[in-house]
Amino acid sequence: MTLRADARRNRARILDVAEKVLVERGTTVSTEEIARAAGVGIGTLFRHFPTKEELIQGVFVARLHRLADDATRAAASPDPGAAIAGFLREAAAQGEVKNALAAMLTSAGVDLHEAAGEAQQEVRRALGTLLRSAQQSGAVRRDLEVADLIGLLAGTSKAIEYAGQDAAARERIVGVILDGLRAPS
Amino acid sequence: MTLRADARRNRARILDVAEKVLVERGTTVSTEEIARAAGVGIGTLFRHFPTKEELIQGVFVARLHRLADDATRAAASPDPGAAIAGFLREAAAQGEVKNALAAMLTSAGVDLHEAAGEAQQEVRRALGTLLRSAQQSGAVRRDLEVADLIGLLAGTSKAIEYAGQDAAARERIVGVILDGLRAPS
Amino acid sequence: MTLRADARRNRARILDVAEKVLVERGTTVSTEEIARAAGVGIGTLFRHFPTKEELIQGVFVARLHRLADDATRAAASPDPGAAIAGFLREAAAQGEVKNALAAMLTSAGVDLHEAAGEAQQEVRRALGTLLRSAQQSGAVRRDLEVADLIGLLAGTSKAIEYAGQDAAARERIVGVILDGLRAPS
Amino acid sequence: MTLRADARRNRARILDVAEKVLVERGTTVSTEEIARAAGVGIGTLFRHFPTKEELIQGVFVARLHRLADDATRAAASPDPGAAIAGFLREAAAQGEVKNALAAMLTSAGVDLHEAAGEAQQEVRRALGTLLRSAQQSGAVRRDLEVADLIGLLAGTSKAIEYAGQDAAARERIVGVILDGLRAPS
DNA sequence: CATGAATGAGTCTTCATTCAT
DNA sequence: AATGAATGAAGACTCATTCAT
Repeated sequence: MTLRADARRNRARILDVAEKVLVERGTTVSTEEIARAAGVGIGTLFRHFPTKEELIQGVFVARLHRLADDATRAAASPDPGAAIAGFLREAAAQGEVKNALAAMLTSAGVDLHEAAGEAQQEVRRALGTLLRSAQQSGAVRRDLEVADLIGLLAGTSKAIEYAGQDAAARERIVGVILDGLRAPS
Repeated sequence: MTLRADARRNRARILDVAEKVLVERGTTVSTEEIARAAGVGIGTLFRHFPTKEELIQGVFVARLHRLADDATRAAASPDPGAAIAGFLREAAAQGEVKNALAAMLTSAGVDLHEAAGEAQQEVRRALGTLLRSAQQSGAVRRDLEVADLIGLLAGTSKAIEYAGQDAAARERIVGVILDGLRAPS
Repeated sequence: MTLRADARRNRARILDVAEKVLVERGTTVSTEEIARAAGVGIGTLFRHFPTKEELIQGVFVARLHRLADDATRAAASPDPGAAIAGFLREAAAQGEVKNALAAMLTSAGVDLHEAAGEAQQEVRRALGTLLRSAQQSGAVRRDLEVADLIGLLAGTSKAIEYAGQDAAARERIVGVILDGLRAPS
Repeated sequence: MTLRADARRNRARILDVAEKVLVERGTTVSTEEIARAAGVGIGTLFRHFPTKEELIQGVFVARLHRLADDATRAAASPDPGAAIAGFLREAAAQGEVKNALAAMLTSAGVDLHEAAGEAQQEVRRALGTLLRSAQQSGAVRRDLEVADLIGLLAGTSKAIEYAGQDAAARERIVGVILDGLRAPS
C-alpha cells in the first residue's frame, strides 16, 4: 500500500515535470533528462510509461482534463457571453503552452484523436454545452459548431503567440475573435 | 558555368523536396531520407546546406519569400477588402503547410527572427501595405497593427487545421475572422 | 554496489584494450573497433568516456601513472647509477609503446600538459628524485635538469625504435646515452 | 611546354604547402584544405598525387633529399668531428619538423622503408661516409653503425622537442649525445 | 590540364529501451 | 519497485576520390 502510494506520487511527479520540460525544450529532450529533472531513475520512468510516446500522451491527456474542467466551469456561468470571453482569454493565455504541446505531438507523429480519446470527448462535451448556451443568449452566432470553436481556440492561442508579452496586442486579437464570434454571418 | 547551373538546379530541387518531406514527416526526418527523396547523395545535400538546421532555414525562408509575393500581389488589388479576404483564404489554405513549418522550426529551436531576417521584413512590409489600404477603405478596423495581422493569419491557419477537408467549416472560420477584422460596429 | 564493480571492471578493460589497439593501429582506429576489441557495445564505451579524446587521454594518463611508479621504484634503489641505467633500459624498451602514444596524442592535437596534469607532475617528481641521487653518486653530470632527462628518455625510446629487434644495436644506443649522461671527462 | 612548366610549378607548390600544413596540423588535415592552402583545386592536387598517401610520401621523400644533401655536405668537411657535431645540431634544430613528419607517417600507417626507398638509401650512404670519417678521426667510437647514428639523430630530435625554445637545454642535450658518441664503450 | 560538384562509405555520438542487481 | 549500466540501431556530418565540364 505504502509502495503503491509512492508509485502514484512518482507517476504524478513525472507527469508534472515532463510537461514542464517538454514544453520548455521540445519533444526531442531525452527521456533521461526528464527522469533526472523528476528525480527518478530512467528505469522508474520507463516502468510508469513503457514508451516515450506514452509519456507524451500522458502529459497531453492530463492537460486536456484540465481544459475540460475549465470549460465545464465556464459552461456553468450565468452569463455565457462573458463566460466564453473569459474562457477564451484564459485559454488563450495558457494556450501558448498547450499549443506547444499540440505542435510537439503533431510533429512527433502522434495521432491526437487516437491518443486523446476519452479526454478529447470530455473537452468536446464541455465546450458544446458552453457554446450552446452562448448561442442561446445571442452572444455567439448560431451557425458555429463545436469543432469550429475548438479550432478558433487553438487559432487564438497561436495568434497570441505572436503578440508575445504585449498585453494590448493580446487584447486586440481576442477582441477580433470575440467580435467575429458574435456577428451573424 | 554549366556546372554552376547544374548545382543551382540541384540546390533548388533539394529545397523543394525538403519542404515537402519536412512538412509531411516533421523535422525529425533524417537528412538521408531527404537526400534520397531529392535524388542526390547526402554529400551533395551537405555541400549545399552544411547543417540540417541551415537546410530547414533555407526551406523556411523560401516559403516566406512566396508569402511576401502573395501579400504584395494582394496589396496591389483595387479592392483591398476583397483582397484581404482572398488573401486570408488563400494563405489559410496553404497555411496548413506553412504553419507546420513554423511549428517545426520553433520546436527545432531555430530562432525565427534570426533565421528569417530579411525575408521576414519583406513579409512584414508587404502585409503592412495591404493592411493600411484595407483600413483606409474601411474594411478593417483602424486599431490593428501588422503584427496583429500576422498573428491572426497564423491563427487562422491553425484554426483551419481543425476543419480538415470540411469546406463549409473552413468558410465559417474564415467568416468569423473577417467579421472580426471589420471595424467594430 | 556489485553493478558498480562491474562497471569499474568494464572501464578498466576498455582502458587496457584501448591502449593496445591505439598503439597498434594509431589514433585513427574507430571507437567501434576499440569497443569490439574490449567486448562491449559502443554505448558502453561512450558511457565511460563521453568522447574519443577523453578515452585517449585516459589511456595516456594511465600510462603516465605506470611510468611514475617505475621511476619511484628506481629512485629508491641503493645504487642510483645502476638504477638509472636499468630504468633507462626498461623505459626505453617499453618506451617504444609510450612514444607511439605521445606521438598519437600530439598528432591528435591533444594538449599533453592540459590532459596529463597531475600524472605529469607525478612523473616529473619521481624522475627528479632519481636524477638528484644519481648526480650525487657521480653517475650523472650535475648540469642536467629533469626536463633534459625526460627529453633524453623520450629520445632514447625513439632512437631504439630504429634498432628494431637487434639487441646489440639497442645496447649500443643505450650505451651512448649512458656514457653521455656521465660527468664530462 | 609552357603547360608542363606550369604543372611542375604546381607540383612543387603543392609539395611545399603540403609540408607546412601537414606539419602544422597533422596528417588528418583534409586534402581539400591542403589544396586550398596551395591555391589549387582538389582536382589538380589529385592529378599530381592520386592518393593522399602518395602526397604524404612525396613530402617525406623531399625532406629526405634535403637531409641527404646536408649529410653529404657535412661528410665533405675537413674536420669530421666538428662536422658531425654541427650536423647533429642542425638536424636536431630542424628535426622537430622532420620528426613530426615521421610520426605522422608512422601513425598514418605508411611503411617508411617502402615509401622512402631510394631517398632513404641516399641518406644512409651520405651518413655512412660522414660516420666513417668521424670514426677515423677519433671523434666517434668505432663500434657504432650507420643505423645507430640514424636512430640517435631521430632520438636527438625527439629529445630536443622537450627542450622547446630553451637554447641552453638544447645545448645540454646535444652535449650529452656528442659526449656519448665519443667515449669508447 | 584545371576545376569543383557529386558521391557514399565511414566516423563519432546520442538515445530509447532492456535487464541484472 | 527502483536503479542505472549496457546495448546497438540510427543520425548528423566528413572526406578521399571521381568525373563532367
